[in-house]
Amino acid sequence: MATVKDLAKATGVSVATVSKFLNGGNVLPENRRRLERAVKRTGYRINSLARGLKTRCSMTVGVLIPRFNNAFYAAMVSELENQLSRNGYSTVVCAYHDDPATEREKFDFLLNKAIDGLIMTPLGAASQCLPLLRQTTLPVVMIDRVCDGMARDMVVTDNAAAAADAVRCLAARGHRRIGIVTGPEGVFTADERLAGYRRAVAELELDPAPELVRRGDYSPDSGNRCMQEFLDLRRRPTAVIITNYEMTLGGVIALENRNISIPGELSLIGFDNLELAQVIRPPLTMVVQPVAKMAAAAVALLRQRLANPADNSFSIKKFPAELMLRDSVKTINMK
Amino acid sequence: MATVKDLAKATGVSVATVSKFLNGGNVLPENRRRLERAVKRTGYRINSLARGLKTRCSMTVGVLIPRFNNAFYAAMVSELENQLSRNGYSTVVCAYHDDPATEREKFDFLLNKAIDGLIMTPLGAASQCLPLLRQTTLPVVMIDRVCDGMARDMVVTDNAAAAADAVRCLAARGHRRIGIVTGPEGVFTADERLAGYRRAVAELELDPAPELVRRGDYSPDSGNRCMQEFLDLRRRPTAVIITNYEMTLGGVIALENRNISIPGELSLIGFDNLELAQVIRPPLTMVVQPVAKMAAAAVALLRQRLANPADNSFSIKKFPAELMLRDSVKTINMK
DNA sequence: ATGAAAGCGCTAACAG
DNA sequence: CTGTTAGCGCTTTCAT
Repeated sequence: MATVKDLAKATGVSVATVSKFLNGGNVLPENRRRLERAVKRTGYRINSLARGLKTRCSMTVGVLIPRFNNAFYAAMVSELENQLSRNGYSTVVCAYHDDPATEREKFDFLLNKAIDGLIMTPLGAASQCLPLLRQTTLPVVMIDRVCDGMARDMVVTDNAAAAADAVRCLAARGHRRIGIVTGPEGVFTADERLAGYRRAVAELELDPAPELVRRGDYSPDSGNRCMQEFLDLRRRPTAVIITNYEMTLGGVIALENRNISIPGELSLIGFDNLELAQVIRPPLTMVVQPVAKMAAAAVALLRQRLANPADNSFSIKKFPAELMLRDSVKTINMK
Repeated sequence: MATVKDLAKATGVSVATVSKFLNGGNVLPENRRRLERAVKRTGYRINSLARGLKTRCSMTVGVLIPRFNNAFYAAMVSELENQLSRNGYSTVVCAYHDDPATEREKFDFLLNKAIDGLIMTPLGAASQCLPLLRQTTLPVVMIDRVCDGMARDMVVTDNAAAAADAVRCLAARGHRRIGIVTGPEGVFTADERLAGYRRAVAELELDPAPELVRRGDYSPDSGNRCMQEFLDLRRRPTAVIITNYEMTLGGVIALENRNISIPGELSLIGFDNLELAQVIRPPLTMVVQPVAKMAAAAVALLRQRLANPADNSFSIKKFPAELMLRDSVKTINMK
């Protein structure tokens, strides 16, 4: 493996000049030519460890997420990696599979890994990495799920408003008995969405029956199960809101299997209008989170902090989700 | 940020002893105690850049895949990250979105990033990173898709056999007009699976009509479209094989929308029995690739090569896919 | 524009 | 078991 010294020797200039050349500084045309040739000939590649040691930055950012096999996080990582690599950063990823111990472990792992910053989706209330997080001076941006009172940059969807909007949309069309499938207790997004639902149900004086609230685990299977439970109720809801992509698809499959027509027999609002959801008939009314914008915002916040480490203020960036109205919602008789 | 020097100063031992302690060597119990305290007190974290510079290894491996928002690759990255982190390696990921230029760019990018090894799924025939790949001495393991004649370790499914098995399974149940939805031309897995299909069709003297072969792009939408094309044929196939997860689900949705019963009117064999596929009724007969085993094999091969760089032999590890027989395949009248 | 030299934080001889 | 020391490859003053 060739080094700057080798290049210096090969071209007759000093290592300082080589370094300058490597970093786009001005060198004599003659030297530039010779250096370019030498680089090509030797297959020289910069040693980013040495550079990082000297410059105290690795041009690498950590990304810590719940899991990869979830369409929303897959989309998010995809966007993050895109944005970051466009800015010259590489992305080192870890998943914690919704396990608090693993979350802490991976967090610690990343802290040892010479990353310039971290973009993470913390577990939520049950997080065990909070003390560590509080200690570290590493720039950290939380995305999608956040922890309160952390004095960190955060990027979130307005989850409560999103769920409330969905309820309002249904109520405006005559629905008074509206079910919701939300995520596990203690998970930030699940709690927020449920709170929004409850607030809207109370405000609009809709049916507040507790049987209308089901908790899944954000998997297709749980969406399927929760939907079946709704269908088995003596008095079915006339509409159901399902709060993530996987559970929405699971719910649709449950309806298909029982030959329940959408929206004929049941109106449906799903979350996250990702690939598969777009090919379902009838087209589903969806709460769409602006994944790409959120990722871009997270990267922007991180870069800003990297550029200005002295700034001890922080921002919370809250994006509205968009309600895409489509055929899976029907107006029913107002009684 | 504390360094070994600080620890040395704080505890009265030398940096060599600190280093030994940090790396699990034997030090006097007394010294160990004091060092542990000092580490805790200062929040010392090793500088992995400095360590890497010295040891010439970064404990980081690159992973280059087509995309994240694909269930198979999501599962693969998930497994890889698991396996790698279990072995102390962190994972830096890049996606190239099936674009040859991006593939090359990201490959080059990773080569500059002080990784100890690379696990990659190359594009296939159209790859532009082959010259670079040929040059580099970096340990590289190819997985899922491979490039021939590269003298590298490779981990693949026996794609041709998998497709041929699916054809045989259907033929044994009386089907003679079997459609296949495969991936884009030039993509390794697509070409292999199609070849296996063709071989089996020829061997068993089934209907070789070219209209029975459709090419999707591995997206749900394309699966939907191809399936509709099959349904619009004057003479429909009696059975269809769909060669990845996303297209399979897209195909199922097309059938639901046209109220075609599975397997009553059409037998179906899909690929990749991932989450969503498991909740569909009737349960789908599936070609299942052993993702976890493949990932484990890739990591094992990489570690082996890392442990023994002198070894200039290489292995190709080919896993059989398993055909999971379920209700979506029906026996029809032999005529 | 170039060069000499110091030093980033760590590990690994080597000597004791 | 411990300490001294050289040096990994690079960037960066500071002169020239």
